Amino acid sequence: MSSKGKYYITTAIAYTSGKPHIGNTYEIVLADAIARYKRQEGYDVYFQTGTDEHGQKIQEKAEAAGISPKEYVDNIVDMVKHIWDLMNTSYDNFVRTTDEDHEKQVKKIFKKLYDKGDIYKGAYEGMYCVPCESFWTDSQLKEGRCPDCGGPVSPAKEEAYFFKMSKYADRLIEYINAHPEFIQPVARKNEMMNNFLLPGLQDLCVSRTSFSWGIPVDFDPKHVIYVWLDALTNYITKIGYDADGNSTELFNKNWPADLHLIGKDIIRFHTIYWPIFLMALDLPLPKQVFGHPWLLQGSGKMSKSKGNVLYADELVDFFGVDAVRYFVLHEMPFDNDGIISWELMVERLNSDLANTLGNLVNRTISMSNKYFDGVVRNENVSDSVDEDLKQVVTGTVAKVEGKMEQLRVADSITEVFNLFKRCNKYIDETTPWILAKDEASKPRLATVLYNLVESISIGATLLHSFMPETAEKILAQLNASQIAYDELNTFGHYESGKKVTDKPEILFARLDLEEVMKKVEELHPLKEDKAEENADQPVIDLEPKEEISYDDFMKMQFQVGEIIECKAVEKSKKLLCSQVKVGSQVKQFVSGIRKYYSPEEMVGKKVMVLVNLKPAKLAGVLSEGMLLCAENEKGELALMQPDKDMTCGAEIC
RNA sequence: CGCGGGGUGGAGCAGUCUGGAAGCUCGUCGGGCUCAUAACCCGAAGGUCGUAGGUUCAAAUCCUAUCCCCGCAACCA
Repeated sequence: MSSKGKYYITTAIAYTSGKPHIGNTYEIVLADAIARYKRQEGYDVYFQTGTDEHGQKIQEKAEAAGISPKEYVDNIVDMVKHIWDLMNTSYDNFVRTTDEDHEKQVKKIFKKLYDKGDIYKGAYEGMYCVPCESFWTDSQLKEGRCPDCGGPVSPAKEEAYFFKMSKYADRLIEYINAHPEFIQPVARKNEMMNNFLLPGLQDLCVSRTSFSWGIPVDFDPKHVIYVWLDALTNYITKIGYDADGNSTELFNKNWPADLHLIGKDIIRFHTIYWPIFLMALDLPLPKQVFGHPWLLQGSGKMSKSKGNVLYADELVDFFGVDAVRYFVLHEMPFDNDGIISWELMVERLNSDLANTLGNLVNRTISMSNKYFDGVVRNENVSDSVDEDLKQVVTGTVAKVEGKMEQLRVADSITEVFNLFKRCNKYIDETTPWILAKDEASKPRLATVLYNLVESISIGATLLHSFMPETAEKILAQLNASQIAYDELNTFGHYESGKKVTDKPEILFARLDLEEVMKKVEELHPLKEDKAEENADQPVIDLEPKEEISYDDFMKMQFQVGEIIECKAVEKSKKLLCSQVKVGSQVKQFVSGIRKYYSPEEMVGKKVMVLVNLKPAKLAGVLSEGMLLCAENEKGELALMQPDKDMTCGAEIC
């Protein structure tokens, strides 16, 4: 294949704090579709993905699980890889930020930037509030106390390294203005400019001393290199960048990247910090950064406590790899968030994959077998209706290419399906079953079927980037092979006289929504939507928790408390702060029930409280326990109150 | 005044930057066809583009105000 040049594409590296859900999976599939398409076009593609494995959160999770951080991330990485491979993604390199070569280069880069003066040692300095773990400037303090919790503060200082962002800001602004295609979608460009660049960039803190799971700073090992300098640099370190100038050929060939594909939430880091790091290293900037939207789960009120998050592997069990690929690619708009749900999955599967595509292939092959024993021969008996078919079919590649250039993958896939729809229409226009009744029109019938087989071959070739397995299956059934990209705009590649398969396999079986939902419910017994529908009396079944002993129970001190004062927490939308009299003491409780109770109606209530819970601050306000509530399937809350009037402070046991 | 996204026929979306006859897919209804996975093809119904003002010859699109959803934010203890 003649190369049109190199194409280096990356995804963001996935944070290894948990199993990747369908939203994370979307990104790799999207990148894969682009990578495959570029390869098909004739580019020499290098496609890199991986995992971001450092940080406090991971350290904490590992501690909680009682294993080392490395063991913890190894487990997650297995899951990530498993899903990436399950989705049939064609990445060339899977990077881990715990890889030795990466760590080595990150240290070097850090040192290099330090030597250059772009990184300097500074300190967070100010008044420190211990419970809030926050620094405050003098002007932020309220009457010399913490503005959040009102507690005492003391002078403190924490050492940290900073990167001089401001030094490069002007250059970056110029670059962005000169390269309007750099940030995609373009709407994001203004956001970056107006919110961050033009008001002036603050220096970025690039080290931490508060945790240890990270790449240590060589010359100051109590610091670990903080996230962005560690994570973003994978794009260069893992293709062979060397800070000392001995970069590999792979690096020299592929850098700068052609496309960083990332979620819209981290655009800022990729279009501001990353370019500036690169400038500091005297490296060229990536050509394009695309902040794709998110794939959200239907009806908004999902998951959290209900545990009905969608995962790719589970969806694959139901629908198959290519159906899931099709769904995430097709349903995801360009700059708005998309929605995924079981209902929508079934709908797309049935209507697009089974009806439009699968059935088209099936009926075409069936007719070939029925009328010509599977032999497809072009008898060149044309009709005027053929012209429009051919025009649509041979014109599709240009349309797809146009959309792909703009990274409009969903629109591209729609174009391919328009080709298949046109084929279905062609069958109706030519009515092969009528032609078959008259021996004299057999040559015409043969041509019609030839045109169909050829059209489907072209369509399948174009489908290959998005649904590789399905494309292969279709071509195999037609006994055709992929058509060279440059010839997709011409008609007549199928070798006349070849035979299609005599036992066409169903590509996508239709699914019954009710049956799918039934199975889903078996998997996720906590499903709420159904409960609402059927529901005279909705019930909630919880995942059984571990059995506890009576002693465990007795550790918890439940009492009746009387709310004597209550007000909203100012900085919060959902919190109420109540003063509760428990026995002779008055304690402060913060609870997230503002949506269901007004401060006024709270006062005077006698409620059930847990008083020996370790105090914590919420929205900066101290809470010394918990007001107990019941929560229904909609997440609505109701306070627990004694059935009869009880003395304030009475124990609940 | 924490940040961000969104409100377009029953559902999911496009169109908004660069005003100029409201579009796509699914669903519904009616018709056609029978090669095929009860599939395919044709047609129809259905929207005052969240609301209220404003600019304009012209507004889904620009401006102002407002309501409502959603995500995030050390906020469901």
